[in-house]
Amino acid sequence: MRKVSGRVRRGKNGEAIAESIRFGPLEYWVGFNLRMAQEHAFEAFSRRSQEIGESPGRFATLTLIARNPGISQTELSHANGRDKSSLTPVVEDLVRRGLVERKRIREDRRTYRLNVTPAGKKALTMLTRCARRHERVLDGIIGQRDRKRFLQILKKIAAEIE
Amino acid sequence: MRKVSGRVRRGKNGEAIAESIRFGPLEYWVGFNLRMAQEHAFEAFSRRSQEIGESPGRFATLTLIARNPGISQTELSHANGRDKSSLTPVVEDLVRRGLVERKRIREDRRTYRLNVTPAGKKALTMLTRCARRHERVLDGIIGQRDRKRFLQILKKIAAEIE
DNA sequence: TATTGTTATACTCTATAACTATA
DNA sequence: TATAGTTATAGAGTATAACAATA
Repeated sequence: MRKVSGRVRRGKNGEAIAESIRFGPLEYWVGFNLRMAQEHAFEAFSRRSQEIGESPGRFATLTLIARNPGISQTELSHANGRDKSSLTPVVEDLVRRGLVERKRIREDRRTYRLNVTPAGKKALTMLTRCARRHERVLDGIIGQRDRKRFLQILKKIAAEIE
Repeated sequence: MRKVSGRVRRGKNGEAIAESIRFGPLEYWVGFNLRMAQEHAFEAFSRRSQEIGESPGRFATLTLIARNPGISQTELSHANGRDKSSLTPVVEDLVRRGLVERKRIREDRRTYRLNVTPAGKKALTMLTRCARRHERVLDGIIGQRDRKRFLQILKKIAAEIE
């Protein structure tokens, strides 16, 4: 288990934060540190995916469509915990860029079926490569020994809180 | 160590998500699960603090000012990793509501010194109570045995990534 | 009546760049 | 020239409510 320094703090652009700043109880509260960890990790993944002209949000959306061919927009919005109205511009953008296609279905003409196009698959492949590099960095920080348990706890928090 | 079910997924409003939705690689990626955990935990804390008319962001800001009396706005913005311009409306709001006071200093009349007022201390006390309740819930989910290690890893991610 | 997806609208949080007043 | 803080502005991401088409 690698030693955690806990002394040098870094802002999101990597600049050192004056050591004299006291964080008080924020220091040892899970909620605050969960937020900091997520923000920094998200920022890092954002940078990576921007290099290939995508965003973390698009990645999750594309993956969900690819893994659930024919999923409807309402199902999709539930799957990533957003309101269906928030999804409209996202799907619109993916369709406009030719990464996703929408088909009306016969049985229920209110509903669309979403599918990833070949171009979408290509974009997803590149995004997945990005994500794998990102994961390798995270794995290096977490350590092989603790990774599984860490992941379990994250899932548990999302599933059980409130 | 409590068993992690990992089967039932819940959206942010606690509704069950159709088990048939496949999450593919998102399922076992730390980045995605970190985001989900943070979103759910943040949401829960938001609800708690809204009950007393505050927000998670105000909480961090107030704590930092209280723990670093006389801190400047620029130092404060570095401490929580935001641009100083993002802080202006936040500090303005805290001052307007009488929770924080600003004083020009003699040595450098460009700079303000920020301090928490008695009313601010009262608000902070209530917010801290909120946060403690929230932490207890998180502790219950994480388990006493893993808590320390989990916290170390979160700190390590924030400090070391990119 | 209920549901799918869209629209209109607004809110929160954030950043960049240009500005002011000081240094 | 450089720094502290403000302003103007914009963008991303989100939500609520009302709506049209369909069930």
